[in-house]
Amino acid sequence: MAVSERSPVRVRIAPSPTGFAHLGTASTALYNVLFARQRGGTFVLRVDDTDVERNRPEYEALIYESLHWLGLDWDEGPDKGGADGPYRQSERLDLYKQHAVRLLADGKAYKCWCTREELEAERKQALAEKRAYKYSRRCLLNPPAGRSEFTVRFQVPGGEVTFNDMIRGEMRFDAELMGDFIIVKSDGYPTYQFASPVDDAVMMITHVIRGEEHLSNTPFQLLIIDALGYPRPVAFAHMPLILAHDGAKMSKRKHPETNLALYREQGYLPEALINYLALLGWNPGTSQEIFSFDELVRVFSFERVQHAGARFDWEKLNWINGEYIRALDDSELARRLRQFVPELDESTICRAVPALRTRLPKLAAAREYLDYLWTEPQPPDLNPEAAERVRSAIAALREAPWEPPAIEEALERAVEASGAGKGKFYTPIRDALTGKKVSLPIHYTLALLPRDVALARLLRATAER
RNA sequence: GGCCCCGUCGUCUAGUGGACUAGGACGCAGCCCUCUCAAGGCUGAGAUCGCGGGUUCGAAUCCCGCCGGGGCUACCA
Repeated sequence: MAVSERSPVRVRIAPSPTGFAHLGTASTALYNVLFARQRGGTFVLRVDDTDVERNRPEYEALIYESLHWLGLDWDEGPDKGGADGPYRQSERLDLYKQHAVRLLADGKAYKCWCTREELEAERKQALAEKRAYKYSRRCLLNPPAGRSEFTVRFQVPGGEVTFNDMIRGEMRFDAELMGDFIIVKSDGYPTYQFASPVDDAVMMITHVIRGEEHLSNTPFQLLIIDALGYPRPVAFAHMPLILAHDGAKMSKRKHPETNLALYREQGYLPEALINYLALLGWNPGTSQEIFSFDELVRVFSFERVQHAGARFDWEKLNWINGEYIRALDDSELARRLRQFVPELDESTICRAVPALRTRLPKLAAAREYLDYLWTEPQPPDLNPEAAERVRSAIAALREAPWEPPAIEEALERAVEASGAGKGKFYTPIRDALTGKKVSLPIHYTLALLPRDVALARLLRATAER
């Protein structure tokens, strides 16, 4: 029996705090939030921290931080509370224990005293005989005596497990092929395959939206829910995986783009990342590419979610991010730029913004355009003609009002008088000011520097050496 | 090995039997604009629709086989 279609939608994400906040977590969170907002439902954040070895509280904080940065907020969670708390699995151990005891009493689970070595041997043997491995049920049929350390295994009843996936339709799995799996580890902690379905059932989760790596875990979890007599979630949705650029699964070690903190540090706008993530795995069916969060809530649907994994592409992200940056107004762009150029005062940033806007695929790129403001470049080696042009620029600049338009006018008069082209005229100036081949337009490059500093750099470049 | 998911330009994708000389976007190339770099405008290259068989008057679209990629197969989640 399924939870009624009319019951309020409840969805959840269940990240594990075992490392930095992951891109996949953001992606899954996004689709959950979209669906919840669309249906007026509740979005739950549950922390799946049953891996005692790898969990760290600071990683949990990182998850909150990253999701908040992205503007994704939850309705219930460890930090917010809610009627179905606690929301940390490590604080729900009694609950899992009760359920395990119930399954044991009902004869739907049994204790297993096999050692890891014995199990490993079973697996190896199956492999050698080219047989699909399935636990032998030794401890159910003929348990060894005199052992104290045990796990609890679920006795798979066999048959067939079917469920509805909102993306892939009716899914069908043969439970005869599934071995009896461990639901309680020897340290007393539940396994993911047990804690997750128990919580989903008890928290009355109606739609389980998660990554495709969980597709084949679903029948295991459904078997648990059925055995416990709980209603099943109405539906599942298994989102296509985000692949690395080389087509492999993203790994934390090999692929820095898995780390959410990176996007913030590099100056990707959260709304741009959200937009990109939405498009990676879903398609609106129109040519629209830029979506606000509210638009996404309106048009998102699981019917248009891709079935195949999508490769992560920095170029496309950069483009989308650039679109968002260009759409920002002056004061907002200046505000967001602040933390990326702490060397500069407010007014300098504000004056740079109009020239910066079309040049930034990400906010951190502003540093390359502006670092000459706090770093003195090497004086260039100018040929006599270039030095002469710089001298005439100095003369023209002495009485010009120190603003981009006035500077541009003064310079253009000097260019005309010199008979040279703008290129020949401006290049040595740019070089003297920044030491680079690329900069903001020359009048901005000058105006952002205090006049005396700018003139000093130009003067120095004309000096005989 | 077993089970499951998937396979259209380099990448993300549109496409659900005829309107497909396979469309769009990113990227790439050229031109225009231009002091450099961007942005913007225009133009262009780029996909025998993984392969092989069917079905059909007609297939990227339906069926079968194969190949390739991914996931699960843990006392990780």
